[in-house]
Amino acid sequence: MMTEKSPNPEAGKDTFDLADFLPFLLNQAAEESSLAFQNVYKDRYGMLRTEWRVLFHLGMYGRMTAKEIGARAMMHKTKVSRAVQRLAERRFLNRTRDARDRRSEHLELTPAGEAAYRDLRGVARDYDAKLARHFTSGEVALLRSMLRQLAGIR
Amino acid sequence: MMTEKSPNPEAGKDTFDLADFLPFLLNQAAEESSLAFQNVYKDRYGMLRTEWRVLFHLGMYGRMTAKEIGARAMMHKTKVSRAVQRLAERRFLNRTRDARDRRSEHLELTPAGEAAYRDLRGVARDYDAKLARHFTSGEVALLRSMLRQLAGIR
DNA sequence: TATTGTTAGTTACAAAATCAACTATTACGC
DNA sequence: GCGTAATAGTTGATTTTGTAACTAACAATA
Repeated sequence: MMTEKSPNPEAGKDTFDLADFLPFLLNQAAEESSLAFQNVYKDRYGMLRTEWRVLFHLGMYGRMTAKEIGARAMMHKTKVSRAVQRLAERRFLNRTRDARDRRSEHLELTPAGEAAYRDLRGVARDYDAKLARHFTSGEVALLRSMLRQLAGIR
Repeated sequence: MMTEKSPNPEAGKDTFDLADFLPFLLNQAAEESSLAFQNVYKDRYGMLRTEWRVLFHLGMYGRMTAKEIGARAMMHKTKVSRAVQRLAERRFLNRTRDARDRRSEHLELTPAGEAAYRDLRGVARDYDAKLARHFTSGEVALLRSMLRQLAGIR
């Protein structure tokens, strides 16, 4: 009996392994490493992933439009629109139409939204520190820089 | 006018930035860096993410059960079940019941499945190399190792 | 060998994401 | 100004996922 399956020898001298494939690995790491954080915003505020993202963008960078959030978070406008709707229903944010261009509206957190944001930001900070603790600070800095590059952020 | 928005000063000495938050960054990097690959398996074979994952597991590691795939890819059994169904409908894999334990079934690629796998593996290899080309080989090795750790893989 | 529990995999129903079509508003070209 | 194109955001139809309940088969044990 084999102790562990290894890549199919049929591949010949080719050493490509799915477990090393960056898109696969990135997805696994992303999913696993955000599970526990996901439970916090879900259990505490009934939020979805898109919703805490919008909340964080508004809390962190201040008043902005749905379009701006979409561009920054690389979220499709439909996703942003529905997340904003749900956050507005629960009074986490206010929407005000731009006077000069009445198509777009400015989004801003309510006090309740601010409170939720501050709470979750604290959780996120601790969570991030906990993840980073597995590595040296140089490693983490390199990781962040590489991820930013991979994401095409600036 | 501001040239670029920066984290809200209200945060005080706190320098936590959403754009550095690992779960966020990992998700962005994962999504963006797999977009082009996603288009290939989608356009060429009409496959979803779960489906190419199953295909790759079978192509790379050979005949195994749905449960094994789920464990390796950290996919819920429902997801695996449906991906297997679709792959079976399109004749990319065969399912045979285990004689000793008739609950489980062994999955195996058909010749068509093997062909699709080999094609996509080639695409994946090139794709991975293209991503890695932005960094030194030492950086990439460290990245993979860190991602594996973050994903909880071994 | 009944009883109870566990496991592999499927299915049903609800929640969410995707894609395209739509409304309302502004911008452009003439 | 008038017609056309472009933009911000919403809505609806379809697809995909997630959660939980389900079936079928095996295991343990009294």
